[in-house]
Amino acid sequence: MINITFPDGSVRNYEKGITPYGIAQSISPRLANDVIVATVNGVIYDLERPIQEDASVKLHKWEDAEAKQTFWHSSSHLMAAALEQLYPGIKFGIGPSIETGFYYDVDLGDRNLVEADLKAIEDKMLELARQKQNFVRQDISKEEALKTYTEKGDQYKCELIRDLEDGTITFYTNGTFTDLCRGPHLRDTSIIKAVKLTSIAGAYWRGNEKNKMLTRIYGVTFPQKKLLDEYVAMMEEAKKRDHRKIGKELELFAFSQRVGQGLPLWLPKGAQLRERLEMFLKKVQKAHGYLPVITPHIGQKELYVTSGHYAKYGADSFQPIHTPQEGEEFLLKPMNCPHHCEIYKTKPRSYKDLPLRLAEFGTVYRYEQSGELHGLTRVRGFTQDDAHIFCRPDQLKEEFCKVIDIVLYIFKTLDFNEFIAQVSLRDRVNREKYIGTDENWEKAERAIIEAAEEKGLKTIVEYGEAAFYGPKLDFMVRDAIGRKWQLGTIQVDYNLPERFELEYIGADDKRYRPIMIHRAPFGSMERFVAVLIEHTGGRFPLWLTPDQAVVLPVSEKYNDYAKKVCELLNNYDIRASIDGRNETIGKKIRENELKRIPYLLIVGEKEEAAGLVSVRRQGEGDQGQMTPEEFVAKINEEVKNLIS
RNA sequence: GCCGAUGUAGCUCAGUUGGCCAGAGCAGCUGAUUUGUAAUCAGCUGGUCGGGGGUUCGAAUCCCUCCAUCGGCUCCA
Repeated sequence: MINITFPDGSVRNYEKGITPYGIAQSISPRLANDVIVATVNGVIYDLERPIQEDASVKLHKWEDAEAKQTFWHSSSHLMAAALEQLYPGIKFGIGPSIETGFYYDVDLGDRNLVEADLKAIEDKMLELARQKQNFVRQDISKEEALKTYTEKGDQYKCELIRDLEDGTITFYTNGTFTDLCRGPHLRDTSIIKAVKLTSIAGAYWRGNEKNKMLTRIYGVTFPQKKLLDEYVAMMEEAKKRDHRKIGKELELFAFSQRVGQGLPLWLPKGAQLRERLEMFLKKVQKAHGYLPVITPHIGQKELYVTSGHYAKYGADSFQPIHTPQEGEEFLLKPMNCPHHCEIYKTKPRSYKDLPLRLAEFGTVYRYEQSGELHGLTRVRGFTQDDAHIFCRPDQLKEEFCKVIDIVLYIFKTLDFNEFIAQVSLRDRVNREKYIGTDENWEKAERAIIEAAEEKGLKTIVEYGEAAFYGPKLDFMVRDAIGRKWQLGTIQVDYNLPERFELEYIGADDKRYRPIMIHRAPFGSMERFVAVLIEHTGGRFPLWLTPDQAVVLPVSEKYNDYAKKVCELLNNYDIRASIDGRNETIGKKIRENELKRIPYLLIVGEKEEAAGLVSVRRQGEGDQGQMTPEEFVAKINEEVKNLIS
């Protein structure tokens, strides 16, 4: 007999070799029906995998992430089984579960797969699922495994197996399909009730550009049709918040083929929004001791040779601008730091001058690959809310902590609650792409980790995500459909001070090298505004929105009164305008609601007679009447509460 | 850059297998209406069907090519 401990602390006795499914059955048939996978002593187990010793066990139902991952992983095997039947002889790469759903990379040989083919694959998957195929686990020797796939002619699986250690290799079989797989899997396919293959894409084998591009098929499955319908509806709702769509509707920004791809044009409303964001940050930065600077959009090639950027990115950048004067080469600036280093060097610096914090909304140009461009989140010309802090080693951690404070304050004010703080470190193995000494890297990495800890930030650590000159703390936020984008970033840099030979004179009259912190709380104005649009659905906070209120006369007869009201509001710095068009009040309300203007002020005969306005809150309807002065007080109060 | 898809009026979209002068709604303009909390009515204007080339008696529709956009991959100073 063995003891099984449950999450609530209770213990039950079972025969040695009991399976998680057996345990679930012993509790209730209903549970046995719902359970998908189990955690046994911290390891995820198939339901039919025997337990040989005392263990703590947690049974996972659909609601648990572990269950979903297993469900989707099994679904990718189910899809592979369907593909093998529909397209005999195809070869398989990898087919994992992902955050939502799964994919499988396949080599179709000469065949071509188009979206119209997906329906047939879905149908085949459902057909196979209904056959209630069991997932059977089988331990297999490396030799045997290689033999199987060599006979099958699947070089991808052979390559995977070669990297595995003998004795750890398992196959899983469902129906006629067998796959190299660590598991775990579902008991059988019958609980996969709803299938949606979402897209086809190319993906390089093992993520390497130099390898062959395989066909990746993405899908998602559910244990109930209802859940799939909900998922589809949710995605459709999310797409309505796409910043590219709202940006067009609200006339915030546009692109022009003639100007060039990835080069956004900020329209008047968008420019107002952006300026207000900049003013907000400038105020915060001023309070934190930042000094504004302004630098040109181009710099001599020599500047970037000194910084090391030319060697690293020169070939993949916008190419140098040549002048009539022979031999002169200028680059569009891809970052502001070299310019700021030169500002540092304009005079000798004392240890008493540090930290020196130079801030600039600096517009930079980067030649991003055409396929990577995406609305405002990935562009070729953008403005960083950049600053560089030059400090002494003993000031590093404190300065880093202060920057974290700024980022958190901004996120809090704009209601970005669900961000991910990521510590981006060097790749653990591959280190030739980084510049700088090991010692400095270690110091910098330690400083970041300590500062994040000190600020109580919950961080995740990613290796290989550091910049080539130093480690970073990145703040990521998701867009409407769940893609992660890096917004704020704080980076420690020992390298540029070295390259630019930056110095300060210490108390002992000796020369020392300052440390540099790069930081951008928004990341870039473009990306930040994009994510802000998706988070708010275009309903910007009252203090930030380009138009706070619009006065709607019931008919043209009341345009004069509307004008009086509007002027009064403007005198109190309320951003209001009049919609005095000869349209019905119903239409004007509808259109201004769609423009997401927070307050609609309706004025007609009654309001004019009593000197009032009827207040309608966007999305919430009629709020009753008040005097214009009372409305001003209401707005001011609301704004005060939002940016306190 | 790579794989796949898409591109018709300012916007959202029709346009079957190639066949009169390419359509609708919204927007815009003109006029009527002077309106009470999410679309008043009528008339008019507007398109090199992404660009270029080809096949054909005939191309928005078929082929080639370039451009842009979308979903991924890779990349992201």
